[in-house]
Amino acid sequence: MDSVLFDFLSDYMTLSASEKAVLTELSVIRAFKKGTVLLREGEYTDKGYFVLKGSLRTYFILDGEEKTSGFYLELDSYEPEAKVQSSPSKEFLVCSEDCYLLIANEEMELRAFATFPRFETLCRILTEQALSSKVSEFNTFRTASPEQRYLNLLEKRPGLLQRFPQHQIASYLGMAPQSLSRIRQRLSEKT
Amino acid sequence: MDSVLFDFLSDYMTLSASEKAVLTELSVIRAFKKGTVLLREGEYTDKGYFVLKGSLRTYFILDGEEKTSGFYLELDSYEPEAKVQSSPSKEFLVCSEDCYLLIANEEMELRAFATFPRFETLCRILTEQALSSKVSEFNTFRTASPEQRYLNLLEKRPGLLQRFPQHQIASYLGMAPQSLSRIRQRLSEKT
DNA sequence: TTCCTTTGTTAACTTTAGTGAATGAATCCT
DNA sequence: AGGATTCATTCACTAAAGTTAACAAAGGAA
Repeated sequence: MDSVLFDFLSDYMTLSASEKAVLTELSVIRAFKKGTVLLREGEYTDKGYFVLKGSLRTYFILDGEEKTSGFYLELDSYEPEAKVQSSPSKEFLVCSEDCYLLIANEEMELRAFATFPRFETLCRILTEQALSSKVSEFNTFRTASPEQRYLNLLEKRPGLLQRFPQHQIASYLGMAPQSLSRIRQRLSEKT
Repeated sequence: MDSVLFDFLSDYMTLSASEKAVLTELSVIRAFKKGTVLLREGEYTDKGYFVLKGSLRTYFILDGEEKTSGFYLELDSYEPEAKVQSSPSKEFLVCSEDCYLLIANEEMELRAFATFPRFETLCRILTEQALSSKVSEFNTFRTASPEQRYLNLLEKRPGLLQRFPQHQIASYLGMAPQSLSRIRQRLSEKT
């Protein structure tokens, strides 16, 4: 399962055997069943996640409704706001499918950075890229109609619709499930 | 003008005199007039900006319309997607007011990191926090109505309405200027 | 000052999403 | 298998934003 991580990192840097050894020693890989709740609203955490296999979903409760805020698939990482800000979590994190996850906490990260300094540079760069992508994604979302948002999602993250129920997709797109259903009908009529 | 940066950084770490000297030596501070275009669509850049005084705005052109994608005020930093991804810029960056900006390019950053290693850790942490804030902001935006988005902006970034014309705010909120005007009227009638 | 551009408002009309309810299908849970 | 829940669709109705257009006020430039 380790090889998934190394394959991913090989796009960014070539790791020596000893560097791989550091990561293998420090990394914790665990399996979780679909439906497992990894983080609840109000809880604190110092753990970050990297998806090796399966998928995660985040959501929060607003006016009694579940609002899906994110989907995390293979090679995605999820750093809870609760970890970064040392604050109680505003959202839930759950396994949408059976998962293999790499889990790291603050202490493990610091030890990895200390014994393998290039790793901190890598994490900095990956985070910069993630921020830049998120800003770009936000810009696209802001300027699109609900219909266009659905089309963008189909284009940018195909497969999401195969792996998650439609009402969660609708929620993630900021619309009611009935609206997404209507949009899909409208699009299919246009042919 | 340097002191603005040091005051900002003092919230995160205590800098030694020699560390301050490194930053002072490497940092480039420049003044720009309101209206100056710092980056154009299609251009490449390796420069990042930190606002010491004044304000920046980013926008892109969609269907011939100017879409405002961001406002950057004092103590905000702006890393162009073009820099992070080494790709042609999708947006314009302009000075909305007379500015003092701290400018850094890749080479200066690497020299700062090399002579002042804690600085890279600081940048990593600031970027992690910025990403986490952006995700949270996006979640709020996604689940809010246009009216609520305006109220959120008033609450989270008061002052924006004083410093930027309303049609730019409307664009930033993903709505037509007429809609924002109508929303403001509706809200004032409710009193 | 005068002219022109930018900005903000208002109004009429159109389009689209939200809401609540009903229905059928699929899924899950013993 | 049976019953309950979840999920997706459809419909009628409501509310709100988009669109187009006209106009007035404010700000800049010559």
